[in-house]
Amino acid sequence: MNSIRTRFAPSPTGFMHIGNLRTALYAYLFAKKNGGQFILRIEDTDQERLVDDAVKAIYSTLKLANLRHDEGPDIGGPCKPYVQSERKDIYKKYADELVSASHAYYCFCTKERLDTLVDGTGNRRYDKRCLHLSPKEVQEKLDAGTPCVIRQNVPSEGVTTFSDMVYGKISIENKELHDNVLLKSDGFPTYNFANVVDDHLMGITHVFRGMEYLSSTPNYNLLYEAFGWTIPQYVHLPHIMRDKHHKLSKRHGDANFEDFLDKGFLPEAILNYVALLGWNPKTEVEKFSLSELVEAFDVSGISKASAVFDEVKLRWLNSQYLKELSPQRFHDLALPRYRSISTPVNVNLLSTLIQPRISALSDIPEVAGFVDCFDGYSLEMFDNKNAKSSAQLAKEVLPAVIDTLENADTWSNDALFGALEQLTAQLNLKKKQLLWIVRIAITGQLSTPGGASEMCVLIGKELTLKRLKQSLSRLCALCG
RNA sequence: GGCCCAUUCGUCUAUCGGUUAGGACGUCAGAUUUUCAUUCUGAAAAGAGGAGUUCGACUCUCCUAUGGGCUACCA
Repeated sequence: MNSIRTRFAPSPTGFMHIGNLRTALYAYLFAKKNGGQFILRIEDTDQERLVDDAVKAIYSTLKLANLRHDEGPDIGGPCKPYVQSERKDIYKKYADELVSASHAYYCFCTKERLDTLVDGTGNRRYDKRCLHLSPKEVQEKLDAGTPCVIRQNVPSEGVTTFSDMVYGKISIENKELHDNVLLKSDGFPTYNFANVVDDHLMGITHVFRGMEYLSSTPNYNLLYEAFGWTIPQYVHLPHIMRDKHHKLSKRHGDANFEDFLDKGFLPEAILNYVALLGWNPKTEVEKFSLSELVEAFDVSGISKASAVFDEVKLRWLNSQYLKELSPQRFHDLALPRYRSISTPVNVNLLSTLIQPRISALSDIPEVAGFVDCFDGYSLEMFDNKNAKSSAQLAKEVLPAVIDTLENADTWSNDALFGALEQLTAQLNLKKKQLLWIVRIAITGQLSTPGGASEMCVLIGKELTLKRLKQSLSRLCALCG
């Protein structure tokens, strides 16, 4: 059985980053496209950087994104445990094996000595001093309990070449490589070691990870070779950038998945957008469900250059998804965002009006702001050359509008629109002229989630008339 | 500093030696419309620079520039 296995191996050091999410997505897509398994492994070997609840965030993100793993800490599997801190003895065993074969060695150098190894350019390169300790000396130090690490013994000559499925063939001279620490003095492995051991033991066939690991991949291959293990296929991914110069980072606010959910983006839209950042489906289709992505995904479409995250385009995609939601589903999602509205309005109607007009749920307070906030809007809003309306015209026409609406006995959109249409004819105006004025006069907002008659229905007869009168008196005060 | 990687419209990208360099978001301009919004049509907008290779280069090679990454007992 030679099935494809990919893994997502985050370290629980904070929220789920958008870049991490994309790495998980691609690994998932590739596995599923090829009928393989997608494994979740928690890389918690840095005990100092652990963040409470970070593991919880990983689970919840994968769940919300609908990226279901086949094996992992929570659901088990044949390669358990899937948490690196629970695998310490495994790493120790393999590290010792490497030491016996001279591919690794104990190092007792102190931080102070290491600091003396800095070269002219400020870089530090270990000088292999402890490699030359005799077995007896090593044993003595070990027996004395001297703190130590295990280092990889990298050959100082030759070239290590590997082939990446995205970046192609890459060669690095061994003399550029460092004798990386494999096992830390606290007994935990470094990423540099744990990822190799675990990827092998867990049968990972394709390694998806950020391109920052490109330069250390030769170190890993040397390890695979020392063990005599099969080297996996590598799929290094370009970075997602905040702008031309900066990677998306946790430090800069809204770079993580949960923040985007809070902003009112749908998980499907985020996933769809992120999939397209650095990968192209080779068709002109841009909207993909998860299963369509599985179908369409191909490593050959992954680009080498980093991509700038564009929230404006995400908003566009999100608006597409929002429009497709059933009215009930949309209403359920929007409801929590109406909490801040104190004026009683028909929220069902509000949802109906808003659904096709917003691109993120977080737009709701702004779009519906007029419901509560009306006083003091700028009277210049009446001036609109496209609608051929003006504040002056508004002042002249509003009394008739008030009269018409006061006498409206049915307060429905059809009835009100009909009444206003009739008034338009009476006054010898264009529909647009009058309706622009009415809409501004009762909302005080340039862009509203519906036309004039719809806004009247939304806020009700009483408030409509109150606001019309209020607007009229302000206009009179202004124009004299 | 050394090493690795990258470089097409503002942004995401197509092009795998011969194209009027295509699409999408955004922008702008028109049109449609039961009022806001939608929708539709159109426009502006790109191969970092320089050498080669070639009949011909965005595409291949080299150099330079710019950007990013690595250079930790972080991942």
